[in-house]
Amino acid sequence: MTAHGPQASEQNKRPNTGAAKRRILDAAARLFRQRGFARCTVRELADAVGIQSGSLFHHFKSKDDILFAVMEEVIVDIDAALAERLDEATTAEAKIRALIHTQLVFTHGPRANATAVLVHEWAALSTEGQAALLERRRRYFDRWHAVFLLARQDGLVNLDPTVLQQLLHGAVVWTAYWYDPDGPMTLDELESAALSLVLKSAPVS
Amino acid sequence: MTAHGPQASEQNKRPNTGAAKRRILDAAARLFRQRGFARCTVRELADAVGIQSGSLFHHFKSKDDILFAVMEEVIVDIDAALAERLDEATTAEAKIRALIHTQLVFTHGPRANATAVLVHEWAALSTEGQAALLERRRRYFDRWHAVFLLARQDGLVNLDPTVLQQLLHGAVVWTAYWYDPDGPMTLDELESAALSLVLKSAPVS
Amino acid sequence: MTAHGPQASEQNKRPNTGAAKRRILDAAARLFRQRGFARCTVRELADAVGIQSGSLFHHFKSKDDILFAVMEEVIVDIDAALAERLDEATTAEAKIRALIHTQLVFTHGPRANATAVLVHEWAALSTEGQAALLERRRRYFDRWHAVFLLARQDGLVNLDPTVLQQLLHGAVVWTAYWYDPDGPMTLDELESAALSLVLKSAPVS
Amino acid sequence: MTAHGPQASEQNKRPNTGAAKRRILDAAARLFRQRGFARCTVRELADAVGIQSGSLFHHFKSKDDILFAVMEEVIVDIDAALAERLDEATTAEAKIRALIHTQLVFTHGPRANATAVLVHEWAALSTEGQAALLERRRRYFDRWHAVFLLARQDGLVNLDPTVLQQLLHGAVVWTAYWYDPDGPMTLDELESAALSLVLKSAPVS
DNA sequence: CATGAATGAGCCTTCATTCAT
DNA sequence: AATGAATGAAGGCTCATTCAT
Repeated sequence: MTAHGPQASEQNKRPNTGAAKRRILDAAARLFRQRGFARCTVRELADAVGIQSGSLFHHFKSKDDILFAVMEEVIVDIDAALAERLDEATTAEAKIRALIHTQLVFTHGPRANATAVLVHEWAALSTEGQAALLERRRRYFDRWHAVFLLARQDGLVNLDPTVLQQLLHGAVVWTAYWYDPDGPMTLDELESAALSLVLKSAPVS
Repeated sequence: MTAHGPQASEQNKRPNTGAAKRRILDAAARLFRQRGFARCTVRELADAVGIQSGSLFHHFKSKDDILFAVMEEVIVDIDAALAERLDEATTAEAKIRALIHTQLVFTHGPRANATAVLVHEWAALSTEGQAALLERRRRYFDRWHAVFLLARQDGLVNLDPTVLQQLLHGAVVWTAYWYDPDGPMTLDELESAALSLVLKSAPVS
Repeated sequence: MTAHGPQASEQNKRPNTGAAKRRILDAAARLFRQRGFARCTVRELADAVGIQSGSLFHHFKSKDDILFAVMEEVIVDIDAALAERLDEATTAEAKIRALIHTQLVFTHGPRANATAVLVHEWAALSTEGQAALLERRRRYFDRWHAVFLLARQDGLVNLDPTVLQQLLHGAVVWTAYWYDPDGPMTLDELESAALSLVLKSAPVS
Repeated sequence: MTAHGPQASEQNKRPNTGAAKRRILDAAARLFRQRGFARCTVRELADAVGIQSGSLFHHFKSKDDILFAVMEEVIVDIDAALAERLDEATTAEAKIRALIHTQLVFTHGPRANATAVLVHEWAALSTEGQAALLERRRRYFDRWHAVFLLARQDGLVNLDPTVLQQLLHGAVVWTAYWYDPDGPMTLDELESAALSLVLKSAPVS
């Protein structure tokens, strides 16, 4: 939560310059998720931010550019968060838990909107936009893959690592559609349930 | 004209009209999946069918109506296919396998396009459209739930049935994004892998 | 005046299909001349034609395309008109008169609007549009050049043919800004005056 | 900062302000000519000057006002230049040469941009702007007319003075489109060529 | 005087939908 | 049923202009 972009370390000649961008990105993530990128108009977005539609284009080149910025920010952040979490984990099991944890936190925590947009609106991104983000995506999934290779070596799992990784990732991402963070089940419990799926024998809670 | 899909055995509402509707629905499923409902224009759809855009509206009230028809058809069919398959399964494990199998066949088989549209474009559906399909959706997931309740009774699984059902469903649905039916792994192998996820101890093939 | 486009010899399944294009081109020539291409909005143009602004785009791809069509039509027509007139002229003097006559007729006759647009709005044309018309322009001016080469050979003029041609062309084109076809001077008199400019000794009426 | 144009000898209305205005006017003349007034944005103009777009409006009331200023300056200057030149000419022929010379120098010399804007963008000027400049324009053309009346009296030319004046003016103005000051022909030679057009018998250089 | 974020009217264009043929 | 020209309501975006700093 400390660094969401390179603007933080700027000289504060214009204290609210970055603030507008921030508010636009937050509103965009929320609206693009709720209504879908194509069905959300720039006027709606501007209204949500509290500015005029034309003013959006002082901060972003185009509506497409806003989508790209939302996605890029969250893809960078989730990768960084995962890297940090993985560093702190020592065992293979702890690392798998880190994978699940990070994805769940982004899926249901304060970055839930942007994360959902990243998952859902990939096709809405321009070809160039997709190309620009693919490297980051690859890096994130490489971390998943490395963990599952390790887990296989340790005999922790007994399925093809690639397949298992994909199945788990799908199961976790899909929680966006049914899990209610305000419901009776805590995120930690959900994390443990997901973890138990992939472990050979699953004596979890 | 012989094979436009597995729907050939439909009731013959009208002798001639059906063919055009069929071709529109198939093309719509394909295009809505490829390009997204909102980004796909009725002209594109008409071109794909080989008619003029105005002619679409002799068969469907609106573009929204076409989306609804695509979704309704696949939701009815997948539920029927699941019901049939479950009837044939006797053990709890066989029934779980039936759940996975049916979802996988629709996700990667000849109905893959419509199935993907159903999953992806739910938010594009009008409120009334969503309401009209919710009952069918509920029925489909009730079948999943009943199976997992049974499996839990049988001691086949050891997680909360609701959570486990949702995790498995997510894992299977998500295969749409990474599994390649033309790749080295067969659908049956994928089915077994998914099954092994949810069984207490996993005696995989 | 016989053939303004290739639409004339079409089968008459849609008798008014070409008519709309015709009306748009005529109105566009008039408005682009009066108000300038950039200052003329598509709504103004549509109003002048008596249709909705969106309907313009059934006949032309873009506003730029309308400008191109106006220019292309007149550039083709003036070149054809000049070619025909030159064919009928036998002497060098008669040919120079044909040059002046054709340019004057297009500048002040029924094609005055399109001709003025061609002259004035060249810079408003896209780079591709300019490239597409340059060949036609070259052909037209080649005819001018050939005539002046001949006149020089005949001793009819005594200035560098290239310079003389350009000066005369400018003098004639510029009549658009001051000559009034409804004023006391006839087009024929203007033609004779322009001709007398370039002839060595000028005893013309 | 020494030479922004031949306007250095202006009355010093304000010591410091003038420089910015000068740079704006010069850049505006260049850009309005190159890109056309309507297609040139105030941001482009500001960039060319090296200031922010908002700062333009400290020096000029509006974009229209900048166009007006460019035109007014050049119309005043060309009229003054012509008046001076005519004063120095004694014969009718010398005076006609002064007309041509002055117009050519403004069309191809350091004031070429502003002169081209004056010619091209007249229609872009507001009605009030046009009205404000018409008196100056009239004065300039009155000088042309007086010269041709004199030339006719002297028997130097044998066409209607009004028509001849307009034809010559067009021929000279139009050189903007084809004459290249850096090409093989000098401005003096062009001047002589233009002069020979209007003289009864043409004793060209 | 300069800045540059913000304005807001207006631009060109798209597109689902209608309807006379 | 099919056509395709026409509709008209938005849509994304531009840009001259303003104004607090």
